[in-house]
Amino acid sequence: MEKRLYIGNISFKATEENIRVLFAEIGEVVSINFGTDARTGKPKGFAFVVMASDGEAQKAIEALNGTLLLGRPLSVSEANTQEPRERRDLDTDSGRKPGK
DNA sequence: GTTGAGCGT
Repeated sequence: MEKRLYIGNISFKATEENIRVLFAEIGEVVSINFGTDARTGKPKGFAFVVMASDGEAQKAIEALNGTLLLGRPLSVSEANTQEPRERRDLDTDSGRKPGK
């Protein structure tokens, strides 16, 4: 059973790879979703990590919660929404024009 | 180019 984790207080210079390495040290990381802005593409400072099991997820919380990353302690906790979200078709939305 | 509680395209 996969468990979704919410990572906060992440440095703006941090990347998805930084989070993946940290969580990979604790358990098996199923997937990682970095909180990047779809408009600017810049990290918002939070991310979602999916662990292979809830046991590893809980362990990762106690192990990685407060871990110093790039000079800032990470805030690891269970995500409020355990439901994954789908990417919006930005390609079809490219037709956004003020209309002259 | 910037900022810092919060739960996403």
